[in-house]
Amino acid sequence: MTAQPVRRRPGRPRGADPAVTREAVLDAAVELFGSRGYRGASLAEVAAAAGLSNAGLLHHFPSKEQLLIAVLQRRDEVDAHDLDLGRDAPLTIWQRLDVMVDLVALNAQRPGLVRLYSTVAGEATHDGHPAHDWLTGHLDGVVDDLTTAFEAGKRAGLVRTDAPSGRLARTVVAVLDGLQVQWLAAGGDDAGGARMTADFRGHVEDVRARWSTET
Amino acid sequence: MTAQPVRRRPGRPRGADPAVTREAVLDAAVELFGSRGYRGASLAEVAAAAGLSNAGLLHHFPSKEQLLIAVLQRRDEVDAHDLDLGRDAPLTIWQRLDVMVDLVALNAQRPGLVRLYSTVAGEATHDGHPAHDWLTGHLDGVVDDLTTAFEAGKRAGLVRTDAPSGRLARTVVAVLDGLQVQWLAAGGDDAGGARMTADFRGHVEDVRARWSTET
DNA sequence: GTCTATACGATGATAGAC
DNA sequence: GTCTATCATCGTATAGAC
Repeated sequence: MTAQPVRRRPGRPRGADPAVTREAVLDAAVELFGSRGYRGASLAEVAAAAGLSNAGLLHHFPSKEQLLIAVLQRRDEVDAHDLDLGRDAPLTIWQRLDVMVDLVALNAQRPGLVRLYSTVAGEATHDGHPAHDWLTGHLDGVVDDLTTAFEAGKRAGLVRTDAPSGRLARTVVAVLDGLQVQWLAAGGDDAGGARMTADFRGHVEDVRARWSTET
Repeated sequence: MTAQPVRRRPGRPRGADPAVTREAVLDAAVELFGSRGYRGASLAEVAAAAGLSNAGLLHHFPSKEQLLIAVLQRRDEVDAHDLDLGRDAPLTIWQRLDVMVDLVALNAQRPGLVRLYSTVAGEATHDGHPAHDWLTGHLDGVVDDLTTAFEAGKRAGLVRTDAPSGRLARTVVAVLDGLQVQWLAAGGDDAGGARMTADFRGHVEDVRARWSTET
């Protein structure tokens, strides 16, 4: 290759606002890690999609691994926001499950974020994966919250006392994750998203029909 | 996992049985694709684990992609064998679900095969992945079979006529896949395997309790 | 049937100019 | 803060000897 004199525009081509650039990188990373997985998407692709160079990206995130962590943390924030966690009055178990149904409906409109989760979850089941700790923490957190809510439901007289709280919690999470994989494999389109939402709602209704103390 | 490291000297080795070598490669590939995913495991690692060189492996499988296909087909064969498919008398839906419970119990003792499935499933949700067609075919096949079995159960008077066959089939598959991911993320050990099996059995019992015509 | 040697591209990350 | 240029490494796959 011929050595050309360095031709370069002085100053800062972009907005140069760190926060803005960071967000652009995170958006691109969600999209690409989502569609190709962490291993399948290259740093260069993410950088190009975010509108900067390979080295430019690494100025904001010291390594690809750190970028993945940031992306996953951001996903948690999005979920937490959508789930309206942190409200003062704790929801009953049935309200909480209804909120999860709403979350599924929301996810059906953003396959990128769902792909990110499902793809990374598949990779991260292995112990050495950079997102392994995040995955276990995420799963344990959701399952524990639901289990606690089922138990609280028993004390509140909403749930049959013989309900297997842990098993029901783990199964609800499994249904959610499993249906997402089926939806994505089938193309992740709107029609499939509607069916996924209906299926999840159906499962929640079945759980309620069997384990609620209500009629 | 190689039972014995084949002592290999340069030059023409003693009579090598193609079928035996092929099996060794497939065993190694299941283990490595399972623990690191298709993208995460290199051809060289598989070759080394199988006791031959990079080029030696490619003599049996023309490309890494072809190797993945062969591995997945073999997984299907193992499953088909374990499920005793192809028997003359078709099983009722409840028998079929009981067989699936047995399959989960079996899977709990071979985390390698389960990792292979879960990891590849995560990757292969994307359209361009070499195993994408296999994944959709696999999911559609299992779901269709179960849906058909539920419908047959209705005609046989075993299942309530208002049961949502498709939704129940998709949910059962989702529970299976989702619980496997949770199990693997938690380490894939025996204790977790037992819980996974019990959870899946519990779900099957719930389905039966709600949608069976029996008591 | 398996080997050694190697081609050749892509990858994640660094150095230093501006 | 972003770039260009470069690096060392590792990826799959091929060629040809034995």
